[in-house]
Amino acid sequence: MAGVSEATVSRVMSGSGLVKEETKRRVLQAAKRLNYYPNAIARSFARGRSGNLGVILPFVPKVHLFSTYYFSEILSGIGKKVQEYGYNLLLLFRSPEETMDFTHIYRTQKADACIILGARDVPEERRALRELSEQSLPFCLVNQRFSGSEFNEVDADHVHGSYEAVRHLIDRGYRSIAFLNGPLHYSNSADRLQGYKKALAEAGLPYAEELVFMGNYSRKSGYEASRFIYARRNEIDAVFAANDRMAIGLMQGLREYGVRAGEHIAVVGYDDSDGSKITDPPLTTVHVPFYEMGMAAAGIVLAQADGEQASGVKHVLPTSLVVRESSGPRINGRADRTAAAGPER
Amino acid sequence: MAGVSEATVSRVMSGSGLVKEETKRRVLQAAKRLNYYPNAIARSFARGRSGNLGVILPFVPKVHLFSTYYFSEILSGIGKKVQEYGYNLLLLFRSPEETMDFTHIYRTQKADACIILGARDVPEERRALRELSEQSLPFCLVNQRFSGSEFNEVDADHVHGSYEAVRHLIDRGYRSIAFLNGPLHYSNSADRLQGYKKALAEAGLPYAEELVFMGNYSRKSGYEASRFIYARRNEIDAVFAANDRMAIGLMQGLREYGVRAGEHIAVVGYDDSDGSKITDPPLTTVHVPFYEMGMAAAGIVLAQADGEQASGVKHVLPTSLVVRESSGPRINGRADRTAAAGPER
DNA sequence: TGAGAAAATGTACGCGTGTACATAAAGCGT
DNA sequence: ACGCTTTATGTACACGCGTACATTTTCTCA
Repeated sequence: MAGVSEATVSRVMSGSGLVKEETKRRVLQAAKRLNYYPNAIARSFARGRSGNLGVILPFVPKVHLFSTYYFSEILSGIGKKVQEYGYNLLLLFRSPEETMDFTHIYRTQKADACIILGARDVPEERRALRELSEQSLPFCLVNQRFSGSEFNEVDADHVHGSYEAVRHLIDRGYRSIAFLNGPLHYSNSADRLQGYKKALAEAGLPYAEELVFMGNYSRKSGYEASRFIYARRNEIDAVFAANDRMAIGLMQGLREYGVRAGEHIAVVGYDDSDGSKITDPPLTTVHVPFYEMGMAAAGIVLAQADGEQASGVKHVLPTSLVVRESSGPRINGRADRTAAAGPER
Repeated sequence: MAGVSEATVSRVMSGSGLVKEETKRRVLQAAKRLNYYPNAIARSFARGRSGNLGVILPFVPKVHLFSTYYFSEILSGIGKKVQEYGYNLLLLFRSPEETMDFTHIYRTQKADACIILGARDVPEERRALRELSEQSLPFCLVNQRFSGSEFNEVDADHVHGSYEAVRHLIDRGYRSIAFLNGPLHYSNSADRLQGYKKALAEAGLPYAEELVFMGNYSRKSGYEASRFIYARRNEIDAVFAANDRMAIGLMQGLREYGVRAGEHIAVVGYDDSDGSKITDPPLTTVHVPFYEMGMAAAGIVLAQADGEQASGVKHVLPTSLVVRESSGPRINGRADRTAAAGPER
């Protein structure tokens, strides 16, 4: 070496240990002249840590995953935090056939910590997660909770978000509020249902199962729901959809029947996605801090990977109602049934 | 070992070399019993390759990156291909202050190949890329070309896409077509301008610089452009926007002046993003196969990383016009100026 | 059945760090 | 100036795999 050592170089490059200021300078200078860069792989190898944060993405057939607003936002948040911590972000795609073996990722040491997106509360998934948990490998779930578990979880307050959304409709005078929900193996969906019921109960309105429709969070499923909702147009004066995409599909479907959201019927969505700002009318929705949730999850899990903290952290971030025009004007007393039915065809 | 060897295990696990079928079985069985997993880091170390494909993301201040439709789609395509090749996907975020040193990524061996998104044709970036190129490190640009370079590039035929879009407007009878473009350091923008000019020339229409407006591909910039376009409403009967986001912002802005796209003025966007399907009226736009572009780029670069192919590959994928309603009905002869002006305020 | 080729397995070492430990240098108090 | 503590540096080895080469086993064919 141009300098005078070997292990000292390591100390200089990794910033560990004590090194005299002058030696440090000499080493760095030599490194520059030799165009030397420490090899990241060898570093990982010696340290026994990859320096990667893995993000496990769900398998969603036929859908280009990142186009889903919430994944994109969460991932951006994770990316931000990962940079702060000096980790790298490894994207791990879950395949449909692949057995649900998360431990594999840690065993092979590809990632020191993981964030799991789009998890569902089904037995096999619970089992796989519990296995991870028992080996105290740092991981965190985002936007999904497993009741009774000790998993790290970052979620938003969807019960309150939904409550506010439905409450908003009630405040505007709507009395017969349908609910377009998603699959119940997402805690998300269960939470929204709970918020919906709570708002109804508080207002002394009956909960009617016929007014709860089931979609799958896709725009298409919202579009398809419009048929059933239109069929019950005499009983329904407002719809709360569990996400924006379904709300948008619903509005499009209803429009084809001549029913205009915000005018003949009130519609509220959920997520405050980009799409909600560009529909006509703009969608009243619930803002969810996905970006912040991603940051929080990454923060938790990276802190644990660095051995800074115990596990079982549960964060619930606040949501907030965003009132736009799809929820219509304030109306007095009972909603106008004639209007809700839309123009005659 | 439960079996009888050591290097043989390596041969079994890595699938290299000849191993008798029975031995293989014994080894795998022992591995299962011992709960053994080969260490990915050590493998990378020994092989001298990380097994990662790096995707370099541009720094976009104040924007949550993944929400941009085209990044998301490209990334999904890359993800697909990466799975096929058995690589991992490493996300690399470019910081604003950071010097444009791509070689660093290869030197440190974090990735065996890279895909660079959102590159711009500015001197420093060209220099950094040329440096990469000279060291024959496999990388590929997506949706951006550098004229006269030997870089791998995957792009879509934006000249033709724009040509078709403008041609469509001309075919519908519009004669005074404004163009809302983005920054010219994106080859994207230059291509669109070229296609725009070509279509005008072919129809014998004059190219007027006053009808070319400059945005930055954000919805906001489209919204802001509406002011200027409205000001020239007497000369303009149609607008071709260089992407959907600007087109959407523009439509929203015009709407506030009472000018409705597809009715008082024709609007065509570009990208065929999710948003284009949910606006009212739905946006006529140009479909770009971003997903396929991502796949193609990953294919090229991974093949090169595996030493299968020479560099300098240039792919141009086809685009296609998607006619919806924002480009209005077919009109005869000169567009109706009164209508284009919108209702009186 | 035996020689030679082909297949299967074992041996030994390197890959480039980090780090425990040993050692040398520097500082400090009397 | 001497012993002691503190700081700085050198030495040696491990980390877990891949692989070139040596060696053994199996197969082929006369």
